Amino acid sequence: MYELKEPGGKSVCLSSGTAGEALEKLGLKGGAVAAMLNGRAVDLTAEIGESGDITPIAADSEEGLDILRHSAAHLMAQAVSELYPGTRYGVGPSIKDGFYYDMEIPGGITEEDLPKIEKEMRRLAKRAIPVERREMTGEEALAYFREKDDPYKVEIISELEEDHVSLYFQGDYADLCRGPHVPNTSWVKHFRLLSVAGAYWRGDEKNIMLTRVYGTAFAAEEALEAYIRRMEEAKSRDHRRLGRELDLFSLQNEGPGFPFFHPKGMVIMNCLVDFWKKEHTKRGYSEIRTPLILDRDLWIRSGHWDHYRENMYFTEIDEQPFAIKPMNCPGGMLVYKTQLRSYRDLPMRMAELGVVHRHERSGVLHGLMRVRCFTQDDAHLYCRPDQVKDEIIGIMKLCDYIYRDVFGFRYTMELSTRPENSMGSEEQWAIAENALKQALEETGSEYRLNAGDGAFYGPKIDFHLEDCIGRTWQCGTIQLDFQMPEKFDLSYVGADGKEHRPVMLHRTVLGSLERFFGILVENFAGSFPYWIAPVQVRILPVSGEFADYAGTVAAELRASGIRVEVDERDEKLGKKIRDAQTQKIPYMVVVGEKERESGGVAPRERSRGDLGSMSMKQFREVLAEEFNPLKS
RNA sequence: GCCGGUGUAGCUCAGCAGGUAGAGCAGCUGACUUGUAAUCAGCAGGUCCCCGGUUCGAGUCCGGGUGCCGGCUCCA
Repeated sequence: MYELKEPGGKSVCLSSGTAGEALEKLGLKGGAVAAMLNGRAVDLTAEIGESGDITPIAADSEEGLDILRHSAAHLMAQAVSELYPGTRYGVGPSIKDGFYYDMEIPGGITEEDLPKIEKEMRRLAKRAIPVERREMTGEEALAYFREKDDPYKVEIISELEEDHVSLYFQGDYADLCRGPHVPNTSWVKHFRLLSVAGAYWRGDEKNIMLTRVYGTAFAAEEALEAYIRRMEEAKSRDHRRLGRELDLFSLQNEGPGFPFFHPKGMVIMNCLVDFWKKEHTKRGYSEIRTPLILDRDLWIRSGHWDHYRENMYFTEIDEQPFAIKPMNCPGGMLVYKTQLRSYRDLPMRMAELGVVHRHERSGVLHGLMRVRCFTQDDAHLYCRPDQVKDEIIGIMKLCDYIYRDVFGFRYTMELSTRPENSMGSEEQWAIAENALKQALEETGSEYRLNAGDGAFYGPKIDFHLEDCIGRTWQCGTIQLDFQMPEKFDLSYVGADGKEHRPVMLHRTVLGSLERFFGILVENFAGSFPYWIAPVQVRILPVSGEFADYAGTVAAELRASGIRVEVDERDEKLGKKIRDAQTQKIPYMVVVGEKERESGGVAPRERSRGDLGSMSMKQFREVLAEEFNPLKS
């Protein structure tokens, strides 16, 4: 006899039966796609073989969706196997918001084939084909997939450590899978295939490229539709689209990956830079500027020639080889070396808004998020070993302040460790990685480990921000570097009068101004906070007759540094409001007969609407109350 | 770089049996003199991404290049 308890306290005794039957007896089966048995996710069809705790996994829970999507991936693979005989299967996991399957489909497919595959999936789903788990030895599984002529599955199985594996069978289709899965294909109802893309087998570009089909599935049709709608809406906040609509920047065929910033975009950029400079001054940073082009020998010395050449642009001056800088550190170090430094000077925080060029492969360019020329809000901190941790913590605090307090963004952190093609000794890397880890732990930060993803000269902590459809982009980074000071023979004179090697930190907060700008656009959907809005106030004269008064009001506001425009067009007020609204201008100021007589204004705020008539003085007070980190 | 898609007016798009291009918005001009999300009318606007080829004839078909979009790999 097995005794199964559910969290509510009810229990049931069974001599045999499945997890699904146990849940049914406990009155918990409704809406469950699988069960959690003693902390292990199992199929509803799994035989109960032990006593303990059981809870249902609801279809609309995070875990349930994961199972549902995984089952949807199998269903898709089954449909493809029916429609395209000879297809071989790579991997087909569930992912955030959906699933995919990588397949080698004879003849390939395009997005036009998706409806056909979806239709086949629905047909198979309707037949309620039982999904059956079978455990077998690795050998048996290998024999099965060899028979099926599926080299990818064979490769995966031969690398598994376990003696036993599980396969899930549905009709003629079977897949290697840990499970759990839904009991039969009819459980997968609310799904949609989304796109086709290429993906290298095992993510390695040396391998064959498989066809990846992306799709998503939900527990209910409404949830699926809501998701599709959300993705549609997200398109309207895409920074590339808003950049054009709000006339902030442009990307042109003549400069792939080299963005053009328009006057309105530059207002935002300049506000951002002003703010950045102020915050850095407060925190004891100084600022430098180093050349865009430097002798190639410098890059050979720094290690960039050996480790980063593929991403660099080169040029010649008087027949001598030069390189366009892809990073600011070597130039920064030359500045450090212009003087003898004392331990009293440390920590030394030298910032640079450095313009770097990197040759990014054509397929990776993406609006302002991934470009070939960008401005890093870089800084290099030179310190004594005992100062490292506090400096790291200081940078983390600065990031948190800017991301969260000033802009209200959510962010995640990652710790990246030693990559393959890197410089330096094991010990140095271990010390550096530990220092970063300690700083993360001391501040109680949550972070993800990204093994082998560090820079070639040191490990790093990265800060990631999200774009409008949930893709994340690295912005801030803190990199610990023992290599460059070595290569460049940096030193400082210690209290003991001897020469010592400083430790160097590379860091950015915004990352690339261009990328941060893109994130800014998407996060605010173009409705920028008042302090960085390209146009803060637009004056709307009710008719041409009030153009003079509108000009007076504009001049008065402009005199106190407010960015003002006047809509002098011969249009109706409704039209002017509509246009100012689509341009997402924070304040519209209506002026007509009443305002001219009283010398006042009738402001309208973009989200609150008409604020009523008021005096100029009152309006200035309204504006003065707007959040503005440039003022404090 | 790789896989798939795509490139027509400033923008969004139509033109999808090969017969020298069309709409809406924006722009310009005029009328209207406007009070809280689109006044009306007229005009102007295009090497149909580039280079080759097929054809009597190519925006349309074919080949190559290039930009862009979605992924993969890479990355701030």
